[in-house]
Amino acid sequence: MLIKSRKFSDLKDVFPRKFSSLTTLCPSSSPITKSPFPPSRDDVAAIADLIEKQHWSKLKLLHVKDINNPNELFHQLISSNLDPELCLRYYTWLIANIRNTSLSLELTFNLLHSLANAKKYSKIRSFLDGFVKKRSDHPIHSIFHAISLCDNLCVNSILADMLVLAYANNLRLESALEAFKRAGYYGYKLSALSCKPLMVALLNEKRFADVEFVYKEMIRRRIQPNVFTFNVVINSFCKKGKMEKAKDVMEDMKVYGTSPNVVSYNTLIDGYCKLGGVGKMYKADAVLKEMVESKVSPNLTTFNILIDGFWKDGSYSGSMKVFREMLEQDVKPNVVTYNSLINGLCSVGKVSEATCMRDEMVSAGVEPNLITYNSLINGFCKNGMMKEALDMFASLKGRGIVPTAKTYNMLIDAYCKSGKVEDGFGLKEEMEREGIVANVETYNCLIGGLCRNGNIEGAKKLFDQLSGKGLPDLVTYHILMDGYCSREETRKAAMLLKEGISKMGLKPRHLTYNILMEGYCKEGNLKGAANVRIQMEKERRLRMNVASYNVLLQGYSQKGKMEDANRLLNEMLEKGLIPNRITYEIVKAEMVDKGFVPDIEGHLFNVSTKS
DNA sequence: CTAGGGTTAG
Repeated sequence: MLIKSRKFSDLKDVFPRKFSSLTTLCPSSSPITKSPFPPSRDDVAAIADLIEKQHWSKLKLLHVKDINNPNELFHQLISSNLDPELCLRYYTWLIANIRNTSLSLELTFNLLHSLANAKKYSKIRSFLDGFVKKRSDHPIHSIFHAISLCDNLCVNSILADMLVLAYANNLRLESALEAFKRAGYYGYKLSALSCKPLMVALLNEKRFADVEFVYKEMIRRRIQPNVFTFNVVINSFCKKGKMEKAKDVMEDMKVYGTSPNVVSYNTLIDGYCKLGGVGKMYKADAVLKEMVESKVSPNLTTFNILIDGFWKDGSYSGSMKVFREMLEQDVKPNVVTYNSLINGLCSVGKVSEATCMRDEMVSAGVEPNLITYNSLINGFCKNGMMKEALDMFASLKGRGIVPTAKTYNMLIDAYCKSGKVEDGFGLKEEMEREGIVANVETYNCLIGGLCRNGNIEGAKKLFDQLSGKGLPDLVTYHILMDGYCSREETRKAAMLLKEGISKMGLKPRHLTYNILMEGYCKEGNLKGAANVRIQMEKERRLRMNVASYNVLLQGYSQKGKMEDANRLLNEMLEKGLIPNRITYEIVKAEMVDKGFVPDIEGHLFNVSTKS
């Protein structure tokens, strides 16, 4: 049916005479024209027959000896009545088995078109997945051109849709986005089914603006989003901290005939919990109320989000209240619930209560996991309970849980902070014996430990061993620079910035310069500090932040240069920078003069001229 | 499609 199009005479230069050797290859298969070219349909049919019977070796021989333009043959096959699925099989075989075969994009999409006409969608999906996995492929515009060669808008839309999906699934975001855009230019209608994975992939890369773009485009192109799509967009806004926009999307949902489900509400609640700032839990609570009013029941995740949220907000009572509430509602806590509670307790130093909570979870039949142990180990480490930390570490291993580099790093850091750097190195060797690779954090802990012990030479030696592995990161530099500065060797620290950081391709940040400024200030070299400031502003175009000002203020006030300090303070206020508690501690008198007063919690208020 | 631990420097 599909044939007609092509004149067989076209094949003349494609299949030279020896094509007739086909006869000898498959004598059994029915009449193959021995006559010279043009070859009849029967020739194509014979090949189709070979494909159908999967006589690959015969086909191989044919290809080696007789067929020098597979594109043309393939075109004939597709245009024949041959089942598109067989065409596909032949295609894959051809690519895999015949050297240097590359079929044109046009043919490739010709094949996909016929697969689409036959509704073999899953075949197309997996084909495109493989197509996209190969790095060296065609520019998107050529692909769309190939798609557009068929004028069935519906089929083309399906192909474009699946292409976007394939790119998104393979995390080729640039290509996915471009395909998404081009589909718009061509007027192909995509589906929410492929837009969602695209947005999820973008969100995972924190490309919030792109998620928003895709969402807006979906609306503009009238691609009906579903609850899942909406939820991804809500999540994207939440992760970016744009809560108002997230709420707008909740409203959009209603306009488009869907209503927010438990995930939508959970996402929004979590957004508020992670927002930071005062009153965020109040807002999270408001969403909870709204959710209940809309007859959406909170689930385990809702409670877990709130428990963790209250903890991070410093509200032990709020957290426990939610915990009790969930028990009352007969929602069974899971490992996540207990981990949040344990971690919360550990973070405020209530380590023994955390241990009790662990026992409670065990008796509730919930198995502690690596996260549980890491929280507890970290809690012990940070509270100077090395023995307990090591005991916990042993029981973790005893239960067959595999520690990670981070587990080791917490312990190593604790050793280093307590001056037992040697023990830290011992643990590092242990982790390596167990096949866990010491990472940059491991080394940073050790280097920091050596510096604190005054062994800067050892630190530098270890540092030098890293550069071969491309390991030192900005933090490593900061630690080592700090080490030099505390030995009043700020110049050496400055050398590290000058000769190391940029050569490693690292970008110095405020902290990098602040460390140097602080170093010079401590040495009483205010001029040096001022020069660092100039360097920072010039080379990196970093503007002084509150921390930078604090460093300089400290320097000036220690030297008794209160006039200069006052000048600096005015300068920072003029820039609209808000002094913090540290600022207040350094230049208290000057701050009081300017009307600043701390409240009970230490937050600063300006009681004089507040505009 | 939503929830938990994580680390060195601040």
